[in-house]
Amino acid sequence: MSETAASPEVHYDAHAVEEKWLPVWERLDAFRADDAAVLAGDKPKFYGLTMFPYPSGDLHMGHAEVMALHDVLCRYKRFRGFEVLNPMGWDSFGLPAENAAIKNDEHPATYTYANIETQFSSFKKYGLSFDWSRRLHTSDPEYYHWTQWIFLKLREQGLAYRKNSPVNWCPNDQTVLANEQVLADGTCERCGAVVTKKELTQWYFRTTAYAQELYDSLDDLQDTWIAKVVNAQRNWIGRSEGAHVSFDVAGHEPITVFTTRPDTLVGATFMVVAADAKLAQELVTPERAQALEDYLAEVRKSSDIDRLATDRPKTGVDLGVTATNPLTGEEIPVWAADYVLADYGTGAIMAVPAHDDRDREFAEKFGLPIVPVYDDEQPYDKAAEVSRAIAAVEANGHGEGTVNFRLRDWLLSRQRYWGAPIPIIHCPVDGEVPVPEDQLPVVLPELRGADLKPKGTSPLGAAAEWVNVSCPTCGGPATRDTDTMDTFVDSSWYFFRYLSPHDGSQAFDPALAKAWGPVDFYLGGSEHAVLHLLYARFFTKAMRDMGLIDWDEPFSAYLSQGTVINNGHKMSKSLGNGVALGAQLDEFGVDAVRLTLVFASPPEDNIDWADVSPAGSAKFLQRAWRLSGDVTSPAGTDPSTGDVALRKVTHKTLSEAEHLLDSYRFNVVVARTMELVNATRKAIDSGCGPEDPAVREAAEAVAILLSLVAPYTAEEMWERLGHQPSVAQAAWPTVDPALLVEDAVTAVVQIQGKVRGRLEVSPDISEADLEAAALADPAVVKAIDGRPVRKVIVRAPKLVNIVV
RNA sequence: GCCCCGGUAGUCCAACGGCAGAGACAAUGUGCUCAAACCACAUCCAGUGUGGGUUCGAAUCCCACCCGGGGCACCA
Repeated sequence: MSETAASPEVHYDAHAVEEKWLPVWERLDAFRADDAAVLAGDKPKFYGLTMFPYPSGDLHMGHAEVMALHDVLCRYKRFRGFEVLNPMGWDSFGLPAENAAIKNDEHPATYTYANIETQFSSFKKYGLSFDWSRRLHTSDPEYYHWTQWIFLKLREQGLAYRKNSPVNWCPNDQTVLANEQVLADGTCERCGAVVTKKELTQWYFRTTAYAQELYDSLDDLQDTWIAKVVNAQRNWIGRSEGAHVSFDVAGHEPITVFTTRPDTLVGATFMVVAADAKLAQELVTPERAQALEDYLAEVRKSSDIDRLATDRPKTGVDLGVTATNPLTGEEIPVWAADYVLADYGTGAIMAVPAHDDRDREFAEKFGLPIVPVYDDEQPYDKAAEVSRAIAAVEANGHGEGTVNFRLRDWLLSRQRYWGAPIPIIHCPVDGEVPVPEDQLPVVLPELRGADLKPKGTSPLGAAAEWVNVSCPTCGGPATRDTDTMDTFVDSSWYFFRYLSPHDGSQAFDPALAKAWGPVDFYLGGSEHAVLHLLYARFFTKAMRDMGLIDWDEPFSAYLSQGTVINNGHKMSKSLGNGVALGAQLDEFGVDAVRLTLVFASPPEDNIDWADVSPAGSAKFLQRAWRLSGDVTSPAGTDPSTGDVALRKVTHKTLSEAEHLLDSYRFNVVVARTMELVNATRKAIDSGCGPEDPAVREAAEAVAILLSLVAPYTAEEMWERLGHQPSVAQAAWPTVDPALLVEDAVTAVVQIQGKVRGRLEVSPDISEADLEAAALADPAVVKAIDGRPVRKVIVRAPKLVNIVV
């Protein structure tokens, strides 16, 4: 567009304007959050948070979208008198840096911090209202010091522990994964490799201790979190009510099962235990042991992918033992099968083939009895029967009502280098010994390139000098834990660290946490719907119970923005359909790109770059900017004598904008601003003329509204309107309620709900007057056509509906 | 299979239960131009996925179904 060498009256140069204002903003430092004001309670606080980026290369379209949207709200809240905390940092531990380091024979920090600097300068140019004084990087020892400290605190509470268990193993990344990091199709969420199982001793966070509360408090978030995320969390936690029922077995401990249908207990004609559970081995008779072993071998051959197919034929093997149905007293056979999962419930079920499709299929295949408990055709009060059944098993000591969760504990160990070391020392005498707090942080040893190659055990193990230490308790030879923490640990508490990011003596200042917390608005990607958000919620609840904070949930409101796609497809290197942010910024300027992203759709919807027009956005910004050059009245002109029609548009626009911003409908705010620009243009060219005070008022309102989305253009307008920078520090215009009242409104006259006439009436017309006017209207009289009027509904001053 | 969210002009999207259209993209036309682009102005375009129901009145509320997106899933 630079080739259009138009006169300065008609165009401004977006890039020149960017160069012009950046240093001015730098100097004004207008976005620093004032702790003192919030601690003193002088101003209401607003803690706005955007998910911080992983430093892989430069910023991309997705970052541009989320940051632009979030900036609208933060800037608006500042205008409305809130003390705003809007921090940014980097989630800078993680695999891409490590893989790059291996490839280029360097240290992961080299890649990481170079990318951070690149992204930092892009952020600056993008004109966001961040408080950069709070910038943090999770890979800094000053940060992971406190990640380690929190780990130790959680361990003290029994919320971090080590156990041996079959775990998810990614053969590509050569590390274990949490349940949340394995996709529904059994692949690694990071690299796409098929995840396998491995038996390992690993560290876990006891997320299950909070399963009930994590589930219950979703009710409180229902209205302020985007619905799909609440739904995803509910499903992930997977609460189900039912009962534990125990079945006696001769010569063995009773088998306990979990069931949601205790009412069907009398129809339980056999039991099934997970073939790969220890229980199967314990129960099997010597005669059947070989059969079980053969079956197990068969099961292990089939991959996890196969096991996910729900339409596979049922397989299983009789274990040769029987158990006693606690209600009927009947002896029923116990089988092992792979359709029962070892790690859900108790790893064993009571099979009720009459009322469960899977059990029926199994019974039909192996000729087991099928005994109906009730008739499907007849009415059946399930809830009452469930309660009765629970009472019955409780009475005879064979069970109790219980709640079961799908949620597992969070596996946090990782066999990789670029993460926070687990601050534990293993001593042959004293066992697990926490690193004393005054010796934190446990800093990563210097490793680079080939030393980091994944080999199935932690790279840290190769740093002999680092690993071998004396036991803090007995002083004898001991070794450090060589695993690092899942990077999701780092991001589970970063919003606390922003409160006092430079505090060397504590993770965060509790007084500031009380003053600023919780986060009032959180914006991020829906890919974190379960992972990050669930973990952060868990950390928050655990920290509350340790007395560190006094709130229950970290994020009062949560919204996830859509994805920027191209031509109906996700942007990707392999499809070659990526839209480079840098190129768009070069071509259209920062403001036009930001405006395009905000205007395209509601924040949570996807944006197809093929559907939007950054050129159109640039055009609009030029039109808006031109208004500021046309205003001829001096700054400070009293608008009250201005053209009333235009004043009404201005005040109505502002009033609606406030309402829309409060409900995150940023795209509509832009549309309303466009309307105001159009109305002002018309007023200048063919209305009250450029010298009218209402024109100045309108142009200033445009500048202020625009500053939420297009800060450079708005700043330029503000200056041309004769004001000192920065428009971000201007006062939000006060809406005059008198100007929101219409002089005359159009009342619609409907007959049978169909519009048949219109009347210009006063807004405070009485219902009786309006009805009379409607019935007297010639068009209405004609439409009624002499039919008797049965009923008249009047909604003054807008509508009359006549029923004939 | 269970659970969430959505379906309005060619496209993206607006519309406290009350005139279906705010804003934009695209298209078309006119002006500007030698011409095109740019720019300016104007025009065009749907009866709201389908079928019922509630109501004086439904895009909006309720029920069923269809389609699209998402979550969970041999979860007992």
